[in-house]
Amino acid sequence: MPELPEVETVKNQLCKIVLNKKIASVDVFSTNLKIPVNPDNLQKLVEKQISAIQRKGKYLLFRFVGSNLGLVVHLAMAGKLIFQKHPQAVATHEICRFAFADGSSLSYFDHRHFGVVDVVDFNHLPKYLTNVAPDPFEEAWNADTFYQALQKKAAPIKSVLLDQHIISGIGNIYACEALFMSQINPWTSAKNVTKDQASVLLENIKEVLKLGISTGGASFRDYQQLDGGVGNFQSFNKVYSRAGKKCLGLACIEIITVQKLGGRSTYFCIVCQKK
DNA sequence: CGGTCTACCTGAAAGC
DNA sequence: TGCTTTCAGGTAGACC
Repeated sequence: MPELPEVETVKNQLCKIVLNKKIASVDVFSTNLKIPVNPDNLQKLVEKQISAIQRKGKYLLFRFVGSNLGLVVHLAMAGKLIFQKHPQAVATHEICRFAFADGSSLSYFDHRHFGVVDVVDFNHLPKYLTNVAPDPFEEAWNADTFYQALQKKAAPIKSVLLDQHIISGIGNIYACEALFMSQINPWTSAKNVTKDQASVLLENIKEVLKLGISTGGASFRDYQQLDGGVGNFQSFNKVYSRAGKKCLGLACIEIITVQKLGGRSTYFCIVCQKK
């Protein structure tokens, strides 16, 4: 599920609700995630107080008072963080639970087991984190740097937007949407994207990500917010998940098409996105 | 090395 | 209705 807007929404909610809370205990119910959950490492967070919650691309990073240890969470396709003021019994697909000193709790759920819950040392961050490129809102990106980065890649522009080692935070939904807004064909080789197109594309990426954040994220499927509520971006999408429906381009009468690109469903308009 | 494809896993929805 | 197939907001690693 979650791309930058969904992770940012969860991060903002975490900052409001769990910042400054002290972890009283950690329970691990399943170790079976992409990076196997290490219960012993998670125990090291007991008695630690949350001092900050940050986002790096699609990763969440929890920091603790007076500690070099951090907690990393990646929601992947189906992960959810759920806060409970009055914790209920352990539920299906609950991977682990952090109980706070005030009696509340934060649980990680993941029925597909694709996500990450990992303890890291900020002095020696793992490669999977240091390899995450700047997201579209970071200073590293402007019309020039974005164009230069695209010039180096022969792969389809959509594949480049999804590559977290090049630019982070964009996933399948927002890639489709930003390319539609920019009238760029998803199969266009990144190096053939013109300077003007690159400039427009970067601005549209930021615009659609901001819309995602302001609507609380996209709940097409599994995504839920911290309290179990859903986002509303799926009321604003122009192409994603709209195969067979009328193109929303100005004066366009075409039907939205879906095709596989790099194994991912790619929604676009063959008329509005010719090149 | 760069581009492309596959596996990882479960469940909802679509197809028959 | 019920069984089978397809597909899903991601990403590392294998394979040319």
